[in-house]
Amino acid sequence: MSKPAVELTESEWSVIKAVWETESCTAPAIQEKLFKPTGWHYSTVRTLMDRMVVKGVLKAKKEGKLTIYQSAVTRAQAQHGELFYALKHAFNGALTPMVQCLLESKDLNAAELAELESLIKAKRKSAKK
Amino acid sequence: MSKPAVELTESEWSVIKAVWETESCTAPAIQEKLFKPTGWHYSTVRTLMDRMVVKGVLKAKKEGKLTIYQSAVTRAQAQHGELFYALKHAFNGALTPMVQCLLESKDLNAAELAELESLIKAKRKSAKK
DNA sequence: GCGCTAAATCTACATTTGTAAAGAATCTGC
DNA sequence: GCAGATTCTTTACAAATGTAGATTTAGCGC
Repeated sequence: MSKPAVELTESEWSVIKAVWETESCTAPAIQEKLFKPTGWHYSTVRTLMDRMVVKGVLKAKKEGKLTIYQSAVTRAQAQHGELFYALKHAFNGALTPMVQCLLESKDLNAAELAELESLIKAKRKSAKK
Repeated sequence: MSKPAVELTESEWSVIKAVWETESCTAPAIQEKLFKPTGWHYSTVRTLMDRMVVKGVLKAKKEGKLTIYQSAVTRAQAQHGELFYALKHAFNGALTPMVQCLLESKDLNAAELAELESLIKAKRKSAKK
């Protein structure tokens, strides 16, 4: 049952993020949104989106002449896919080294560290039984 | 100065992990190592490795008729590349949501949670000037 | 020196990804 | 009903990736 892990390319990430923000949108709308950061033309965006429909990460329905797109995966699903891809390939599934890598590379301030700690505390509480 | 982030494909991950484990090795050695899990033939592995040399993630030197390969990036560098790719694309660089995703998806037991906590504690200590 | 074998080189080809132009269809306001 | 604007459709093409067969070469043991 576990839906087949979501895997997105860099370009697809750009597109799906724009879709999530607009949700139920047309390709021209997404193109316009992405033009500033990417410079992509309509056909580029459209091609990406249609391929994403085939992959099952977007849904499309026809409404008259317009094609309306929606995301078919949630942000959480996509995030999970990306993160667990890294966890699996780079860290062989081991959490501790991954967190270590995070702590070493990002220069976190006390407040951020405290926040992480409290996330874990909360989790312990809820896990407890 | 920041060396251009290391980015590896899934196949390349397989190869470089094998190289790290053998370090200073020939393509046939890597092929043999990978044959069990992947079924890849010599030319496949060889092609991958040569492309990785071009990309700068492996180094090759000729020794008589043999080509000896070595990694050109450390495991830590590659891990960092993969993890920060995910952090950047899936989480827009925000650490907290990433850690939340981790905590929610992996079913961690108390010991594991405690370990994460102590990692953070250690970090706080060392960060504290 | 010759054949065997391990390794290397060269070439190839399908698929996926990134990017888009050109042309066709449709709506919209006059 | 037509011009212009908008959107869609079709087609294309280069680079990257995944995979490997065929051929050549070099070294090793006799």
